[in-house]
Amino acid sequence: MVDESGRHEDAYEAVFSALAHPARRRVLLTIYFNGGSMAAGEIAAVFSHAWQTTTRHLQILEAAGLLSSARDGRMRIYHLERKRLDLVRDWLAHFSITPDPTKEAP
Amino acid sequence: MVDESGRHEDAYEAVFSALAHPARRRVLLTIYFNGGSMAAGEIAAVFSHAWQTTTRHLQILEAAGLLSSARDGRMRIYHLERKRLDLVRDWLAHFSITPDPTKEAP
DNA sequence: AAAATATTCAGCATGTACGCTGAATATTGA
DNA sequence: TCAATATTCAGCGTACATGCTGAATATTTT
Repeated sequence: MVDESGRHEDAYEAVFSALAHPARRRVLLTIYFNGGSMAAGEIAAVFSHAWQTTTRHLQILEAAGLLSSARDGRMRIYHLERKRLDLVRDWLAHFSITPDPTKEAP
Repeated sequence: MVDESGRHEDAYEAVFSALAHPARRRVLLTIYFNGGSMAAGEIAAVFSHAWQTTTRHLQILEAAGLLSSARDGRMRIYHLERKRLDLVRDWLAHFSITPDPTKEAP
């Protein structure tokens, strides 16, 4: 997928960038410990930010695939996409692959 | 472990922010697959950026604790701090803790 | 000491992130 | 339909990130 600027934004970049902000990490934990789903307003109530600011964080998390959402009446319910966090695990797993022994440090 | 500013919480932010940039993730992988250590110049040679730009990335990674460095003659050797990546694993582990069942989704 | 090598520092331009506020949209209930 | 509720959109200012170039520093070699 290519963003507006034409830059090739891969999934890793979207996910790691989304996780770089403390408020967004907290959003994910908040939803998780609430059972996996929460209305936007409930989430926003947790933060001292203006709710519009939290809206923006939710959009970034959804764009990264870490949340999905659905309207429910006049509320929007955000749902944690736990599987997406596996991307991070996958990246970390690279550091368990044995490096090329010909380049091993002496 | 406590970072230089004395705030433990910021370690997550430093690490996740450092990992948010593709070049910095690639630096870590490059060093890892080179045996865990590499001179700044060798690392810079991998990228099309100006080397001063890579220097900055190396500083950010070191500030996050993901790299350490030591002078060796006229070179600076950067060493991957694999243990620091455990911070990421630790954060992910939160999502394996069973949430409070009283708040379980119906 | 001078030159070559390896790396970092300083400063600049540009773009984006993140907070805010005010207005707009969508849905529900009286 | 009007008012209330829930959320999003649009625009703004500030700050920081990231690329660049040119100069500075430190070390080794000649």
